[in-house]
Amino acid sequence: MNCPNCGGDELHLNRIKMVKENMANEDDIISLADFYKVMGDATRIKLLTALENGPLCVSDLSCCLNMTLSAVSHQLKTLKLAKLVKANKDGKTVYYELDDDHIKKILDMGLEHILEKD
Amino acid sequence: MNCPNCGGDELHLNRIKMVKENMANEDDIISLADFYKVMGDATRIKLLTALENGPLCVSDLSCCLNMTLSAVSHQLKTLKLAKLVKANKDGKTVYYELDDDHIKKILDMGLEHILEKD
DNA sequence: CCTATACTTGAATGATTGTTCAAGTATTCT
DNA sequence: AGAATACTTGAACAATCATTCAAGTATAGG
Repeated sequence: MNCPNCGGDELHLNRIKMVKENMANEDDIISLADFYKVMGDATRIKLLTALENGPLCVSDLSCCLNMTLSAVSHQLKTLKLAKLVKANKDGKTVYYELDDDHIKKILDMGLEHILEKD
Repeated sequence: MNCPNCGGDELHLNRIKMVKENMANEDDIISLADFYKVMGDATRIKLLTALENGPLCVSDLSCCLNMTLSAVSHQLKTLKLAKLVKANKDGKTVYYELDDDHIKKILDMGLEHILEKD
């Protein structure tokens, strides 16, 4: 029996079969891709790194990033939905902070990687 | 002197100043965002995880992922440009593999994160 | 040289996404 | 109750992106 795609032999087929069997399930792959997708925007990276030093309110974030309140609020919503940040309301003011230490770690590792390459 | 954005006091202004000064430079932020952007697609995650076990040719990848050769080739190009995979030509066949162990580590850490949340 | 194989590439298309703008809610203060 | 502050939200628009389709290379074998 040969590979219907490239005509490879039995050993070759076993390799393909192994890869297919070991592949993570579709839902996990989509979750993982969605997680990285949220990290894959310069504005959101800026927001996350700004929050590395502790909580900030929306106005301060928009001030730090030189962006409109609306744009910042939209992106914070995206980050919150993806559980990268969490919000804390105090009167009229909403303070955002990183959801957990994991996020900081992942940010730092990514930065290490891109500085190492190139 | 008060914050022009939200009218905060001196201490508050210092905090904003600190965040602005500690912010990574624009180029690094864009590189980091671009790196995550490349990871932020289910097809590319599948390709990367398929390659975790070792090199595979384009036909085999398209077979493993049930995708057209063209679609796979386009995404491999994206991955190669971002230095997540590298190619190795042997006759007519091109074998792709992960660029380095770092990629596998980042993939695994991301998966760990999304499995932990939810 | 000619055919077949194993890709690669460019244009086209439909879908997704980031920002803006204008309006909305929630909370505080007088 | 009315005005001001601190956001949030929905629609709209331009830009980006993943896949397909129809070509185009590059290499091997007869």
